[in-house]
Amino acid sequence: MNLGYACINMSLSKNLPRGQKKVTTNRSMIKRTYLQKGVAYASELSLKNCEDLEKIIEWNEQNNIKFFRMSSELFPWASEHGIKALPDYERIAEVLHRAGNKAKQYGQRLSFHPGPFNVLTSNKENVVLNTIKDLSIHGEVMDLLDQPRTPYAKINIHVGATYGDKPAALARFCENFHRLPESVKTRLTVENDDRASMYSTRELVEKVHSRIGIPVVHDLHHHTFCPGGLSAEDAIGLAVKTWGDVKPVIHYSQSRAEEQGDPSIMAKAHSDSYWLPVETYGYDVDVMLESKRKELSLFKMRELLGQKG
DNA sequence: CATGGTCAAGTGGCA
DNA sequence: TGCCACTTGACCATG
Repeated sequence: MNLGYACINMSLSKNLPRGQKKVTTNRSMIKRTYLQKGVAYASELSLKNCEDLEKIIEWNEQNNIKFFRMSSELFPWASEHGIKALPDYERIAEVLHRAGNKAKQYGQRLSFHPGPFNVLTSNKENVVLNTIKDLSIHGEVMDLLDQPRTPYAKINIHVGATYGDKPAALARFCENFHRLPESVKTRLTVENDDRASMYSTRELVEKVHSRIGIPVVHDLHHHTFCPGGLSAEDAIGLAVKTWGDVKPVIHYSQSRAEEQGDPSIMAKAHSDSYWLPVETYGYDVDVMLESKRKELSLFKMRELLGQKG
């Protein structure tokens, strides 16, 4: 079992000497700045983000971490101009090629989890078009990283919405799936939701995987809010079977409200760290840890599991 | 240099 | 109605 963490490395930016820039792949800008500075500045930020992604991959290797979720903010405003339009495209492609091949050489799994604005269920054509655009960029970056076109390099999203009519929403999801480019279709996965009214792992397996064949990511924390009538063990069992030859991924987090002893915090909010080891019921899976303290809580989880670093 | 208000996109739940 | 929470805090103007 490989443990992974998401998007941000705290260690590389901690206790920096004066003047030294922090290592981050989330450089962004507000709309006003984008309108003022345009593609040139977007390119500058994108290149720096990609260079820092390579640094994080190196750091992960030094710390024996084999699973990392990349930020969806690597390319700020890319949905407006595309990646190929960036003045630094050649250099960016070079950096990503090198970074991705290092990840492969180190046996590191890379993934994406595009944001909640990606709604393939929408009945608004414009929302679907924006979703296709955003997902396509994720697929393009995976290609530039030389990652396999399989769910090993997964691009994971939620079904997104019900609009009070799940069958119709799921039908639109499956139809719109076929409008995605191969770079996305071959890597796309769906994750269970954290609200009872939304989609459980069981529904995703029965209504999405069965129709379009994409694997289901089972989030253990979400499952407690939307169990779909299944135990955690049974739900994992169902999800794991959707992955074929590829090692399945599950998500794990704990409740922030419980961690902080503050019932006013929404139960579904993620904790800073962990106090319970993840239960995988004997399945051979990779576990994406979703906690605020990132790789620091990954180390905590290693202790809880008795794993060696 | 530190701080705090503000920030592209969609949806649903809660005060 | 408006905020929060999702994938992840970071940007930017002001003092």
